[in-house]
This record gives sequence, C-alpha cells and structure tokens, in this order.
Amino acid sequence: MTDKLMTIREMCDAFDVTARTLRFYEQKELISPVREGQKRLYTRKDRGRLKLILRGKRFGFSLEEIRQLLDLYNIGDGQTTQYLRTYEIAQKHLADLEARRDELNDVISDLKEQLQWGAQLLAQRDEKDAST
Amino acid sequence: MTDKLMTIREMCDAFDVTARTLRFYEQKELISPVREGQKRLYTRKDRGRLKLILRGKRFGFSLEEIRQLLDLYNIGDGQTTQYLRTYEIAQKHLADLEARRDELNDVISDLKEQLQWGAQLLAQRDEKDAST
DNA sequence: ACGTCCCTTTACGTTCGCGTCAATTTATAT
DNA sequence: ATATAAATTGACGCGAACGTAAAGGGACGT
Repeated sequence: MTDKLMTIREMCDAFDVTARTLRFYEQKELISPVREGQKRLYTRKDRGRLKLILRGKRFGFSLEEIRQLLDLYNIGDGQTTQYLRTYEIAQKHLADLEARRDELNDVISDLKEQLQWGAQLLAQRDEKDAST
Repeated sequence: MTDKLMTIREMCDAFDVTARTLRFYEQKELISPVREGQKRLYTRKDRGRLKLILRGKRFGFSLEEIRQLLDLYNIGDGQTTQYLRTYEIAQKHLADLEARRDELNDVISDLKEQLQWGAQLLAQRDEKDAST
C-alpha cells in the first residue's frame, strides 16, 4: 500500500502547510505521528486526517469541531467505545452539512442572477459606446 | 416596500447578533447605517448586506473577503464604476463557490458511507446482545 | 573536527473577531 | 425633575490559529 512514512518536511510540501501548523495540530490531538527518536514520522492515517482537517477548515469549522468530526471517521475502526453516541453526533453533523450545501446552492443561484444583471448592463453600455 | 429603518436593537433581535458586532462591521466598512443624531438607523440595504455577511461567515470567509464579495452585489446598482473588472472577479468567485459545493457533496457522500458502516456495526452488536 | 542542514522544544508575538467594562449622552416614563 | 432605559465612543481583554525567533540535538559530507 501507500503507507510510506513521511517526514515533517515532506508533509509540508505535500499539503502546503508549515511545520508549525503540523506540530500545532498534534498538540491539539488532531494528528499523532509516530516517533523515530525525536523525529516525527507521519503515516497514511495521519495524511488522511490532515486532509480532512484542511477540508474542514475550508468550510469554516473550528479545530475543535474538526477534532470531533475526525472521531466520526473512526467509527468503523473497531476501537470506538461509544458507537451509539458517536453515531448520533455524526447524524447531526451530516444534517448540518446538507443544510450548508443547500444554502450554498442558494448563494450560487443568487450570484448567478446578479451576474446576468451585470452582463445586461455591460451589453447596454457596449451598445452605446458603439453608437458614438 | 419593506424599507423600514431599524434601530440597532431591532437589528440584534432580527439577526441574532450583538450591538458590538454591528458596530464592528461598520468600523470595518461592511455596513454603513445612516445617522439620526447620534443613533444608527439601518436600511433595507444594510439588512441585505448583513445577511450576506452572516452567510459568508458560515462558509469560512474572513470579513475582509466578505467585504470584497459584498461589492460584487452592487454590480447592478448603477453606482459601480468598474463593471467589467467587477464582473470578472465575480465570475471567479462563482467558480470558487461551485467548487466548494462539489467538494461539500463529496464530503457528504463520504460521511454517509461511514455512517452506513457504523450502522452495520451497531446492528451486529445488537444481534449479539439479543443472543445472550 | 567542522560546518550545515533538518529536526526538536520553549516561549513570546500577532491577527482576527468580537466580549466586556467604563464613562457619557439622549430619549422616555413617572 | 428624576429615574430608567437605550444608545454612543473609547479602551482593554481574550481565545483561536498560527508566526517567529532562540537555543539546542543528530546525522551528514569533507
């Protein structure tokens, strides 16, 4: 598999984040790379989590919210003790995400309308320019 | 029309924000209520902008980014001087928003899959519980 | 042995988005 | 006239999410 261990610098290059950021996320218990002596080594699992973290950030979630969401993705790993509770929380988050998507669709529609208005104005202006 | 002027407190109640927040947004030039003596009065336009501000925040935009986005919504108000430039920027933002929606859809699909996994595990566990 | 990378920890600094007093003015009710 | 409520302008504070030195440890090539 692609379970190669990556150094912190390789991670930085791959995900376009700083080392500080990775250590910060570790301190916040969002990721937990293994150690080879002092040095951090990031597994495939860490990469998956980081990907989700960056996604979450793009949608305006706080790191604390993301930390909770990340746990949801471990629901199938056989280690989760509170299946039911976690499952319920996940349902809520799912509903929230779907609501967000719907709102985002509305925003897109609105902006498209505005742009058509703008396009008309541009067209009218060009007509006038041509007639002078 | 519904162009009633609202006080700051009416705005707070209507949009569930604090007065501090409204003054802060004003200071950042996101909204510009008229004055009646010292007091601020918010127009229909201000309410529209505030609505967009709160939306933007929900999608993880910074106030500065939102300030720029707000200008796009003035493209049809007859006051915009740089139609074409604004129009192009708006197009970019639109593409960005659509990309976000697509990514959000992916996230939703992923989470749904995870939840089905979790639901199976719950079902299996319940079977065992029932057999003891 | 020496320099030079890359990694480490510790710790203070910064920006954003407000919260929270404090001191004052303005309007309204009694 | 006086109390009460609501609005105003500073000014300081705060948590989140990092940035940015400072000081040092290990592995490497020469």
